[in-house]
Amino acid sequence: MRGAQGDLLRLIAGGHAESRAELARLSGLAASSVSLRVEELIGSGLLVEEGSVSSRGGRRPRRLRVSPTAGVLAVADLGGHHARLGLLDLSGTPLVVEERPCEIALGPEATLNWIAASFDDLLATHGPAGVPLRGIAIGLPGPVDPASGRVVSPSRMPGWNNFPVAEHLGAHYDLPVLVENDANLLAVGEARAWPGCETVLVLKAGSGIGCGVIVNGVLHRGRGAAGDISHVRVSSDSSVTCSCGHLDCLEAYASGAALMSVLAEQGIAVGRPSDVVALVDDGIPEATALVRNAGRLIGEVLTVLVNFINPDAIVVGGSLSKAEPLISAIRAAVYERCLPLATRDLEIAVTRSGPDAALLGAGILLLDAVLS
Amino acid sequence: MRGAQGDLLRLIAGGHAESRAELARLSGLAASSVSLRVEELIGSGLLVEEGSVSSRGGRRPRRLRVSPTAGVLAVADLGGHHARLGLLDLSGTPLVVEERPCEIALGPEATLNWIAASFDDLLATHGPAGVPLRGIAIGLPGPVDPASGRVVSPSRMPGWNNFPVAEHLGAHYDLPVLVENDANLLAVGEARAWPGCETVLVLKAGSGIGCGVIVNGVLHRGRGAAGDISHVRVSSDSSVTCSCGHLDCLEAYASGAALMSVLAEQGIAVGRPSDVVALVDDGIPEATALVRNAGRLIGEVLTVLVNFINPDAIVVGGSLSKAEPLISAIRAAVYERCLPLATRDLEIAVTRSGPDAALLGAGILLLDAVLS
DNA sequence: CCATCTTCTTTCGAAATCGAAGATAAAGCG
DNA sequence: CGCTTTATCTTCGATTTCGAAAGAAGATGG
Repeated sequence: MRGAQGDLLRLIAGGHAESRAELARLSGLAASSVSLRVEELIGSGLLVEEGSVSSRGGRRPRRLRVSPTAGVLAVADLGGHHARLGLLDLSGTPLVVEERPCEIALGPEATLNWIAASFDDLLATHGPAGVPLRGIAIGLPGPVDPASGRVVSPSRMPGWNNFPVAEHLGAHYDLPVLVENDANLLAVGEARAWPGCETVLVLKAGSGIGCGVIVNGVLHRGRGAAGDISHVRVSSDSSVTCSCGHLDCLEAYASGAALMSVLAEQGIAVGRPSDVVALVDDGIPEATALVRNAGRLIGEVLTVLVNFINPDAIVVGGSLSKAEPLISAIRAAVYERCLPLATRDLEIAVTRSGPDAALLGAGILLLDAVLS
Repeated sequence: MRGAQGDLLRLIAGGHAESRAELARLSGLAASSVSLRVEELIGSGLLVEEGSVSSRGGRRPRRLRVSPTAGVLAVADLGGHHARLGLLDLSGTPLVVEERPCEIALGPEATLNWIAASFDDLLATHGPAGVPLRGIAIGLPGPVDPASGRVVSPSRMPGWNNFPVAEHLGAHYDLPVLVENDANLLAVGEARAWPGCETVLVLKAGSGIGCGVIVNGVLHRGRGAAGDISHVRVSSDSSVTCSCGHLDCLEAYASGAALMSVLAEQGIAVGRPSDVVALVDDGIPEATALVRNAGRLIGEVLTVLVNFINPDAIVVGGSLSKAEPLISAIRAAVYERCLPLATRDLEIAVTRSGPDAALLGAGILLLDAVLS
């Protein structure tokens, strides 16, 4: 999908525009050119006209949508012990989403082959007949080199280091394959739910701590590890050695895994980070204190970043985000310590876009790859 | 200067391109279109052809430059007790640069009127005859709201809070006026000297601590305070209250002002941050220890930012940057603590572009305003 | 219900841009 | 030195894009 046509399709698919007039405003093209290109896109079956948008005082715009028969995207978000898999249409709307158990520690080949099989399964059962698969995207809980599509020195993915994930999947499908860090996908998906916010930090507080960074509306990847805050040193009375070899990393105190291990030491057995949230909801004081302390530590780290990057919003996602004391403690730390100029219009809130945000983000990024 | 012509002129003036072929590559326009536009720009006196660039194996490109008679830019960089003032041609090349004493504490009106008078003076003595003044840019040692051109809650500029700087200067000249934080100007100027580095942190270590952030080649302003690291809390045995009211801010330990006041307590009187550097060069152990400690503290803060934003380079400028122990201590802290992925190709170095970097940065930003 | 306003969309000649092919100029090499 | 290679720059017809104006469709308001 070359040039101007691809741009227009992206604007529609991405939800930024839904009429010719909006396309003209957003793309910078003349209205007449937009009309021409849209006719062609409709002619080639990629766009459809479907009803109309409500009027803004004049003639009602005709609603444009990506054709449901134009293609599907297969997306997955891998965690340590489970995976969310989904099919999206080219507008990023989920056709089906499933969560299945999946041990990432089984290594890249087994995991990726299982994913490919699961995609085939989903396509067979839920894929609309005759609609072609157009791309694959996968989110992984570790740093990904965006250029090569390889995982680079992940701390919680044994056997994956330097494995050519994109290449391996590309052998299954002759299609665009996108491999990205899970927090980055979450950030892209979540940012869509915060219109007007150009610079956003999206925290993923699950069994690990991840963070995706949107600067001026685009995902900032850096060298593949941008947004990593899990190994920032925090001040603490005691002293813990992190899996990375350094002392007192944030992750060693405030990640879901760290909370669970402290609770286990106190004789409270929990299996997953969401169990910690349940304990907090049940008013178990040990859990609440732990979570609040985690929030404080995270908040102190965010303090530095807020002064530094001046985000418009900090969005907290991941399974721990449902624990109210976590957010309050983060808010308290940031608002107490940051510059007034930086916090004046800063929103700190939990995820708006639900459990599928990362899959939606995968769709958004993948669409760019598919339509280029 | 509208549309495509402005883009081409910017590419030449900004030093990104110096031949038609390069313009075609960078602008995305067809070579033929570039030729046409360049002819027009030469015709209107804004560009000149001047010799040729060395060959890359084929026909030698003809070097294009911005005409020296197209206009001049007046730029200034204000410190606490002095100002650097300069005139640049539209390509950003300095025609004259002077440093003059100037007390910023005299307040905005007096200071700005003095600046305007100084510009008039420079123009009269060094401005080429018949070449029009095209724009004004000023760097100030405090946060600037980019939208309004006002200073916002500056900690070291008494009387300036919320003063409409751009507006006040605009009354003197009916020209584009640009007001920006001094560290941001330094960052823009310095980034030009680091080709290939898309994301750069530029630290200004003088009597205060400032930091400009270039993300993907563009200055990141945030809400006007982006890059502020001076009020990050550092871990310390003792406890110092910063002028901002919080405890243990980086600025209270590692800024030139802080170092000077500690030295004064030890009976070593110094007047300016560069005197501290002189003491270090003379091997005075108290000064060296202080500077090394400052570097360590700064480095620990940078640690967080390096993991977070994955810069390609950290450039240290400001008068303290000439103290070798400062850089070594910063390097040690960052390389010791950051993720290998983030430090693998990270350069940490002192400024390459000399004392006029901020003025050059002012020229670069101002050019965009003038040519749009 | 009709005139008027607003907004969206299309029409059509004018202008800008492209791209392929050719002209120009220099480097590399036998 | 002359041939080949490489890169820059120009010419010119084909294509795309623009912009103003008109047409279409609904909102607004007497």
